[in-house]
Parts: sequence; C-alpha cells; structure tokens
Amino acid sequence: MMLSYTEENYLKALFKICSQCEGKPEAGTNEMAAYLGVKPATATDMFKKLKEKGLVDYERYGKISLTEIGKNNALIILRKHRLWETFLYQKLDFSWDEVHEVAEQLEHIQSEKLVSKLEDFLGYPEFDPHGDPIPKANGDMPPTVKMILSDLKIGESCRVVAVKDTSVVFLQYLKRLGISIGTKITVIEKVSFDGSLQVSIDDQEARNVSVKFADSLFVAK
Amino acid sequence: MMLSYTEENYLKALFKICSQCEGKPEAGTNEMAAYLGVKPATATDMFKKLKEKGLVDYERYGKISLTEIGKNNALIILRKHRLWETFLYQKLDFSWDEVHEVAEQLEHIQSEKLVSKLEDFLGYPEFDPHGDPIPKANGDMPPTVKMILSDLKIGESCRVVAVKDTSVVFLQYLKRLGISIGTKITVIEKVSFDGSLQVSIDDQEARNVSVKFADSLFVAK
DNA sequence: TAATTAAGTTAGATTAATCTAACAAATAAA
DNA sequence: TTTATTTGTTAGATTAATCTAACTTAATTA
Repeated sequence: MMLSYTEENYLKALFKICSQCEGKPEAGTNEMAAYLGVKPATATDMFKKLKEKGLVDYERYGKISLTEIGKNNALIILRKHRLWETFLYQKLDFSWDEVHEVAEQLEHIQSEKLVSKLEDFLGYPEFDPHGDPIPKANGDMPPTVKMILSDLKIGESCRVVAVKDTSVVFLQYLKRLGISIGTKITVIEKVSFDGSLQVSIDDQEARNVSVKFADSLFVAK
Repeated sequence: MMLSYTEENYLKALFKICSQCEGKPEAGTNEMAAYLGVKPATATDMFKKLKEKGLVDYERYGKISLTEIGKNNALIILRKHRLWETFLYQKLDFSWDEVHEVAEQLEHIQSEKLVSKLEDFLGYPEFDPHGDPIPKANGDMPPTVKMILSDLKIGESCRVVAVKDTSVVFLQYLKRLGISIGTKITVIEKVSFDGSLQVSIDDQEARNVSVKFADSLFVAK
C-alpha cells in the first residue's frame, strides 16, 4: 500500500509518542496535532483516513494507537530516517544537530533497494549518530533498556549512549559542552534545592546541569 | 523562492525539451503535457503560475520558454539529479538503468549543504553515469559538443561517452550488448537499405544496430 | 451532581494539482 | 480563402491536506 508523505509523518509521530510513554501506547488528538504542527481538526480527519487503511485503531472521541501494520510501516520509516542520519554524519560530515532536518526529507524516498544498499554501504550500523537503534529490514529493533543521567547516584560515572531529546537547541548545547556518544560523565553532587546536578564531563572541572538536561541524556554505566 | 515538487518537475521538463532542439528553446503545451504525463489543461494552468513567479516566458496560445531565473533553477535540479545518479552508481552499486528512477525522487530534497557535501564526497565528478555533464553549484555546465554514432564514417572507431536516450529499455539493451561509458565501437558497414550499421563492439564479431540505436549513442573519436 | 473547562469533532472554506468537456485560436489543407 | 485539423484555453469538478468557527463530548472541580 502506498502512503503519502503526510500519512507517513502521522504514523511516525504516533510511533514516537507511543514509544515514549510506557504504559500508554496511544495518543490524543491535541497531542498529535501539537506534535505535527497542525490543528486538531486536521488530525481528526487524518485519523479517519488512517483507520480506513487499517493503520490505526481509533474511535470517535477516543485515543489513537497503531495497529500491527501501522507499527510496521512506522518502523520502516524510522529505519530509513536513522540510516540516512548515519549516512549524513559518517559519510558527509554533517554535525550531530544538522542530520535530523535533512533525514526528515530523505526518509520519504521510496525505494527498498536504496535502503538496503545504503545499509550495506554503511556496514550494517546498529545505532544512528544519536545512539538510537536502527530497525532491521523486517522491522526488528533491539529493545533499548535505557538509563538516564538522572538515574545515577552521587559518585557514579557513566558513558553517554544516546540522546532522548533530538532538538537542535539541545544538540547544539551538547556540542558546546563537548558531549557526544561515548563521553564520560561523573555525578559529583545532587543539589536538593532544584534537583540539578554537579557533574564532571570527561574528568574536567565540575559544572552544573539542570534536571531537564539530566533527563534528556541516555547513559550506560 | 520555494518551489513545489511539481513546479520543479515542470522546469526540468522544459529545460530538457528546450536543450534538445537547438534552434527552438521553447516548448508547446501538448508537448510538455505529454512529457510530464498530464493533460494539456493542467499544463496551461501551471504555465500561468510559473509565469507569475517569473520562471518562464509565456503568452496565451504561445510557446513557453525558461527565463534566466527559471533556467538557473532547472540547472540546480539537474545538478542534484546527476550527483545523486553518480552516488547511486558509484557508491551504492546501482546499475546504469536503475539510477534514474530513484534520482527523480532524490533531486527534490532541499538542502544546499547536502548537495555540496555530496559533491565533495564523490570527488567533484564532471559527468554522471550516463556521461552527461554535472552542472556546478553556480549553474555552470560545460557545453557538450556531442557526436552521435551515426556521424561516424565506415571504418572509423570511437568510444561511447554518453547516452542520448535514458529510457530503461535502451539502457538494458546496452547492458545486454556489453556497452557502457568508454566502450569502443567500430563502424564496419552502413546498410543503405535501412540505414542500419554493422558495428564491432570492443573488437568482437560484427553485429547490426538500427538507425534509432546509432542516433541514441553519444561518442568521441 | 451541576457547572466549568478541556478535548475532540463537524461543517464549510481554501489551496495545489489534477481531471473532463466544451470552446477558441492558430495552422494546414483543399 | 474557406474549411478542417491541430493546438491550446476556460470552466467546473475532484482529491488531499489544511484552516477557522461553531458545536459536542468527556473530564474536572467546586
């Protein structure tokens, strides 16, 4: 079945929203509309259409969620997105914060052969430049059990494995702090007043990072 | 100025048609519509729109041609198309006849940085896999003075430098004959009955090729 | 539980790209 | 030079994706 550019974006958005919140693999109309930058009325119409096509489960005034077919389609798009990001980063020397925008366009190119050839060319990467796993051609994706920086106790060290927030502002901030995949971070102190952390990046002098920041970095001990 | 996918395709089509016929750098409505696979009425509407945007010269019931701005836009699209074809062929191991279709999609990706990085990655190629020149970022393109196989006299030899016809059937036929860029061809005889040629490909045993075939291959002595 | 607020839907309009059918202009032929 | 043919245009409709404004349902709270 052929999906339009827009339909693909709705599926992808739904997948992203659903995979973030554990217990609730579904999204509301306003939530989706806000995420996609359209009005709720627009989203409602699209929900009906996607339901017709068997890609989502949805009832009037209810939540929306992906069917198995819808999920599979979303994974294929995510796969393309992440492979292209890897290409841009590894081969074309794009920086961390630049890859997303262009990959948003490239992910919609229709050619199975292109994707598999690209994957081969990149050497079957497991993760994209942000540390997110790349789904396989069959839709398989390693379930990533992720720990965030906030989970660490005082005195513990870790390595950055991925970013939770992929906004340009965040990625540029990371670049300014000299943080990328693999960077070592040690928690020196937790400030009880506002929950912020004193951390040492690559064993440099300590600096303070906000809760929001510590919640946005995936790490491994 | 932002161009839609469709507008880009009209400009590209117009450029192709115009650059083929020497004396007449303009196209008719039916001609364009047929080329693009739409109805003439649709083309008329688009002509008005493109004129509004200053991309074409056009008057009711008249021919259509590119303005300087329109031509520049067309060249940028052609540049992207040919760089992507080169990428697919050189890096992803696509065959001659497969590159076009995917490049038709890739050429519409909007990112100047992507194009220049890609060009750099490919080592600033001058020609695409079909032997066609790749426009530079500023729109410059080497004026290709091309000779076709039909131009050769009996006994003369040449090397294939490009294909005039990029249809899949033709490219696959070339593949079957073992012809690609650089292949040596010698004209053994011209059959006066139908204008067909007896040729030797890479000094192999002679075989007959049609006028249409000989008109579709660009060669150099 | 009744009232208020938040969330979601419907109806009607808009824009881009397309179509068909009917019409008009330009060109070619008799 | 009048007619026939080709070429091109206009008008009106359609589809996909979007909007605004008005309305409905669900959830919250007093």
